[in-house]
Amino acid sequence: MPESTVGRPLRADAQRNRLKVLAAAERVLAKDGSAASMREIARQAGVGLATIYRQFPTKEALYEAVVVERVRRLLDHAHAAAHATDPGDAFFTFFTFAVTETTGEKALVDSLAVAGLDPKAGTAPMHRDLEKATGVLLRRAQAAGAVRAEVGMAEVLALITAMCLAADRQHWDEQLRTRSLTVVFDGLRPQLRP
Amino acid sequence: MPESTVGRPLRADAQRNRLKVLAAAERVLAKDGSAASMREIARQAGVGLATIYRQFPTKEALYEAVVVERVRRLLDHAHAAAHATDPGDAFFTFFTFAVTETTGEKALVDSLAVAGLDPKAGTAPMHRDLEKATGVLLRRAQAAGAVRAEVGMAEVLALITAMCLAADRQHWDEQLRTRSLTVVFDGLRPQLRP
DNA sequence: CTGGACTCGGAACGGCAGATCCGGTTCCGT
DNA sequence: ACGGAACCGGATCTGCCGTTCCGAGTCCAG
Repeated sequence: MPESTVGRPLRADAQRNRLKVLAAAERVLAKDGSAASMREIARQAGVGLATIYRQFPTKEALYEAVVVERVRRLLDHAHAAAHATDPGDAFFTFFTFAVTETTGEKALVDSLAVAGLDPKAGTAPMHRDLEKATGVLLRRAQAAGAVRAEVGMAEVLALITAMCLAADRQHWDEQLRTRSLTVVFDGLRPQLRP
Repeated sequence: MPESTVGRPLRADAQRNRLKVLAAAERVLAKDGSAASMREIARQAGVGLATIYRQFPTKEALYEAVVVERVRRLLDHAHAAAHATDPGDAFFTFFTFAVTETTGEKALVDSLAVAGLDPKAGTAPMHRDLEKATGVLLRRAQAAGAVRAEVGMAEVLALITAMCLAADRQHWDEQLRTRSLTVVFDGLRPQLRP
């Protein structure tokens, strides 16, 4: 007889519905960003409104839960890349991956864009982890001579965010993405010297 | 006795209020983007709601009027730059100018980002002019050897938009803007050859 | 199987935003 | 100066959204 609700396992149907809600929320938030409505999420999940609110106290909490999970997946790739063979490849591949994977996910891109701006956001720790992982990739690439020594973390994060924002907002196709990233990557690489 | 309202000059007070509304709308739209409310605009203009709706049939119409005027000012600078001395300078200066001038103007940046995506937007012709002007600057810079010949209009516009979006959303300071643009510009310039 | 705690779906509530309406006011040709 | 057309402000209508509430339904320990 638990005197507190913390840690108690969810009832089977509640657990099922929680997953349906998260899946629907990811779809809807991807399309509409934070303008998504709880009713639409409930409808797509085939669930009542109260069912959502039982698991997530507010719209923002649900929003955060979805984004944190999504950022975690990005983090996995960053960590995996850190073990890759060529440091230069690892860096540029992750940069490209970040842009490709976030395109079409409005809520995620927005979250990346405001990361570091809003200290009270629940996604802040997750974003700091992502920045740390990016930092590791950057320093390795610089040590290997694949990226200029004088570029800093701040510019790299700014450029990643910029590409993610534009790719999502303008629905870049693969060719435009490749060509735009090529320009940025050439700017990051050491210039050829006579 | 005018049988149509078209072309008739506005009454003096109406004209005054129109300017007050446009000025207030520019301020409010800059801060809140399309989420800005008509009430807030009316309040800041010191005017009633009906006064706005008499001149602009919908919120979108007001939004468009403000953005078109704002884009026109960008266009002026593009045309002025076209007459500048060094084609390379003209191009990179205008690129920088576009980013600097749009930062902090959410509605304007949003409009640039969706330009070319929404054919029914009233801002489309204005945006096409802006693209044409950018094209002139780009081709001159390429002819002068200041920008690689193989980069196309599409990437350049995509990169401008990307920088504008990120600079606005993340409140880039001057240093971050300079450093990020330096990377992009280096990517656009011909590589030094042995 | 069965009782009761837990969960469900959707109606209901309060608030906010775009757009409209209307009685009172201001401008301007005569 | 004056009269009516044009304009003004803000109350009002309509519709959407986040959140809460409640009667009905579902699960599971004993």
